[in-house]
Amino acid sequence: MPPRDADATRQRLVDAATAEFAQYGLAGARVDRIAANARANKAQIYHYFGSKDRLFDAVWENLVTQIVAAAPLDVDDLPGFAARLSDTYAARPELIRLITWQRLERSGDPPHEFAVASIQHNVDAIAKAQKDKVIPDRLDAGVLYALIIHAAALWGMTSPDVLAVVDVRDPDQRREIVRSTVAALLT
Amino acid sequence: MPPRDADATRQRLVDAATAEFAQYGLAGARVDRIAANARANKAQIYHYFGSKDRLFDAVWENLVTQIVAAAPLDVDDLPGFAARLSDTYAARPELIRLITWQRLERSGDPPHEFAVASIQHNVDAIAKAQKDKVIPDRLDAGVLYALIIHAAALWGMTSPDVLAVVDVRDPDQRREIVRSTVAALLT
DNA sequence: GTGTGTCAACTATCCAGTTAGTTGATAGGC
DNA sequence: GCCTATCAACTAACTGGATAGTTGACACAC
Repeated sequence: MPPRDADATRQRLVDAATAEFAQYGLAGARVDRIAANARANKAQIYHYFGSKDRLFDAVWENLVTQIVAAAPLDVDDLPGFAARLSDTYAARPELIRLITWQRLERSGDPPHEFAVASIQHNVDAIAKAQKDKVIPDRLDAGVLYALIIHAAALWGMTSPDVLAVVDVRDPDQRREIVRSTVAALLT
Repeated sequence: MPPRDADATRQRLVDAATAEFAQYGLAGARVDRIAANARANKAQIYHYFGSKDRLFDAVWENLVTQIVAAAPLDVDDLPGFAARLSDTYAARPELIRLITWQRLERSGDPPHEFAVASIQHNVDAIAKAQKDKVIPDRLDAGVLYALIIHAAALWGMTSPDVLAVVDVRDPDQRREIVRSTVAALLT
């Protein structure tokens, strides 16, 4: 048994909660399962986080930070940016699931300040690149950004029924499709 | 009070369940609420459908049929097809929510036969149009179809945080973005 | 021994699913 | 036309198990 360490316990709880929420969502998640998988006790969850909802908040906070850090925008290579973001999603499928659960089960939440700031920053960077003629300005910068983000999430959001017919499994091929899609948007 | 009518009651239950599942998902939905909103009794749900899960099946069955019928593929105007599908989603936001819940909460389900057949049919039509040089064949037919479907769902799947920055609310503008995105894929 | 981290056991509530019984339509006998 | 048997549609009240959240006691570090 490792020695007592509040930070480590807290972290194990967040990790276990991330997995649980990604799989079952907020309503479907079970607090007992999270505690068990974190090798902790249910009372710890209430001690550290206060409620199931606030535990989800902590998971979400953690997630937003990670996603923003994972794929920094590169205005000189937007197809490459989309490809890298797509790779991140492919490597960690729980990211897209959590983003989706959050949208469905927390639709009333106010926008996440840090996320909005990061998005605004990226949109501004694209607008500037358009002004400098590095990128075509046919599309509004914000719309272009939304389309790029959306394209990067393609494989994580495509219906299994479509995948049953299309069946593109090779990660390189998937990445290439995302890249060339974004490239097509920039012509 | 309307006379007793099994079919009508069944339909009211499916309608109420559709709204409930769209809002709260499978785990979050409450059988009592569905019964109340359908002006029916909970026991009728179990009489007609057997379980909460099988009620969801009925809703899903109904939904698949509607979506397939709502926007028939037109290989001569794929941007228009995407725009029309996008309009359908805009007019009925519960469609995308249900599709999303289904993907998250029923990821283990076998592919829906009718949906797969419809997708296969559409992909075949695109492949044929490519062979006839009506559409460029740079992209595999299935991949192209997946991209078109994905583009049509853009506004229903874009994060509220992104929308807080981008803020494209006008339906005509939204439709036009979807249309031109698909057009760009076909160059 | 004092305070923080940990835990088993408890409680109150919620909720899917059941049951036993009622109501309303209808058809056949007279 | 009216009574009544039958069945399907419907309902209120109940049950048992699951589940979020609580409590009070114990253990280890200092």
